[in-house]
Formats: sequence, structure tokens, C-alpha cells
Amino acid sequence: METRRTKQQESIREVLAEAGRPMSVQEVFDAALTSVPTIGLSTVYRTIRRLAEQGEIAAVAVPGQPDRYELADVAATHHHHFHCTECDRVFDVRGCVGGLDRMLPPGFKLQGHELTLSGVCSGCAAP
Amino acid sequence: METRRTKQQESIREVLAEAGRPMSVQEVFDAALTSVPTIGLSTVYRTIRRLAEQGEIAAVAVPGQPDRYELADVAATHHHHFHCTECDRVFDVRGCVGGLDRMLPPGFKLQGHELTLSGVCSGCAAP
DNA sequence: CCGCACAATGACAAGGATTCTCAATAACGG
DNA sequence: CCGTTATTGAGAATCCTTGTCATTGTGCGG
Repeated sequence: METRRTKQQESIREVLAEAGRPMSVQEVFDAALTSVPTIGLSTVYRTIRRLAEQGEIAAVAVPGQPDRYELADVAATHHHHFHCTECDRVFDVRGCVGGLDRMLPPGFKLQGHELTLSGVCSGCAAP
Repeated sequence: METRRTKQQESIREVLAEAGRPMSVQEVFDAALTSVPTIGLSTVYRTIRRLAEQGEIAAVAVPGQPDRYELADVAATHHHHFHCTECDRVFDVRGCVGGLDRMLPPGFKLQGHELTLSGVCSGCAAP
């Protein structure tokens, strides 16, 4: 026995899968409550941490705010993020930039990159 | 009277200016202690927050870690960051990428962007 | 289908980071 | 040099996250 399947964990993955955007632990917790009303915040933290360690989900950082998380298969489909400074939500944006290696000083090894655009989302821009 | 100049605040700016890379509050605090041994952690938090609000310094986020800060004039000279996964330090890298607007869905307004490369720095790569 | 071993949960305590509170200090115009 | 009051430093308070532990429930073996 190594890993047991529970409704809580399923719920958390479902939430992340359906959201389609990086969510904070609190957001996941709130959403998970609707399908598993007894779920505890600890469980959400625990599960998200484990998923992150196992590489199933990826963390997205925004200054001054707790990290957000999104499914790794989404993360694997290379993309980046847009942080709306109005509603504070984070969106995924497709596409990528190249030639990043050229920016590095000699001796540095590039393993990955994270690009976060910021501005106002369509919802907030056109009320 | 609106703003008074104190050794504490000077010290904090000095630290940030001399570091040349984004520093955490704790790092700034430790460094400031050498020039102002009586400085309090509260003061560092307060000052950094104020500087950030005034736009004099910019916050840099790294997943799972407290924010780092760097002088805005450095930030203004457009550049990005490199996070070493070995020593956890963050470095500035010059250069930038263009054509970011093309990545946005219609209706989104781009105001800024933050690119964080990750990998191993020259120090950690060649021991 | 039943029962057991133990992974997983949930409630709460504990820890770390950041902000708040407030009396004491010190900058600076008069 | 004085008084006003912005700023400080120490500690309490708060928020976010992780740890603890008795209880629950999954999944295998019988």
C-alpha cells in the first residue's frame, strides 16, 4: 500500500482541472467545499504540497500574495501568466518567447523560465 | 514636516543599492545591522513596504519564498531575474524579450511583465 | 463479504513571516 | 535650544503554512 484514493484528493484535482487557471490554496479550498463539505484546510495544503513535490502541479508566484497552483500537464503545454491588477486573478496565456539563453552570463545553466505579464484583464477593462 | 531622514532608512537604501540583486527583508535586515546595530526588524519591514508603495523599489516573487526587493532605478533599466535552484539566490540579468502583446487575448491590456529564469548559477555549477 | 493495517483526514497546536500598537526617541523648523 | 510629531523598536496580534495526533476509511488478504 502506498497511495490511497480519496474523495478529497479527487476533488482537489478536479477543482484545479476545471479552473483552467492557477488557484491559491484558499480558492481551491473554497471550491472543494462544495463537493466535499467536510474537507479540511489542512488536507488541501497537504495534498497541494504533495502534488507539487511530485511534479503534478506547478507553483506560480505573485509578489505580495500566496502562491497559486496549476496542473502540470497544463504547465507542460508551455505557456505563461497574466496577473490582473484589478481583480487579482491570474490567467494562462499561450505562446512563448525564445532566445532566453542569450540573456545569461557565462557559466549559468538555464533549466526553466516563468513569464508573468501584468495589466488589466478584459473583464475589468470593459465593465 | 512630511518626511524625516533617518540613519535607518539610509542604511536600508544603501544595502539595496550595494547588493545589486533582489534581497529578502531578512537579508536586508541582517546587512543593515552591521551599519545600524540597533535597527529593528519592524523598521525594515515598514521602510521596505513604504518604498515599494512609493515605487522606489520593486518586489520580485519566487514560489515558496518571501518576496525579494530591488531598487526601482535598477528595475527601470529593463532586465529580468535568474533564480539559482542550488543556492536560492536571485540574480539580475540584462536584456529583454519583445512582442509580448501578441501573446495576449483580445481585451487584455499589458502594463508590465516579469521574467524569471531558473537553473544553476555559475558559482554553483562550477565548484 | 469481513476485518485488519495503515494511509489519509480533520481539528487544533505550533511555527514563520508580516503587520499592528504604542510608549519612547529623535529630526528639524522656529 | 524647544516643541512638535514623524519615526523607531519591542512585543502583541494576524495571516499563512506546517506539524501533531486521535479518528476515519481505503484496499488487500482471507
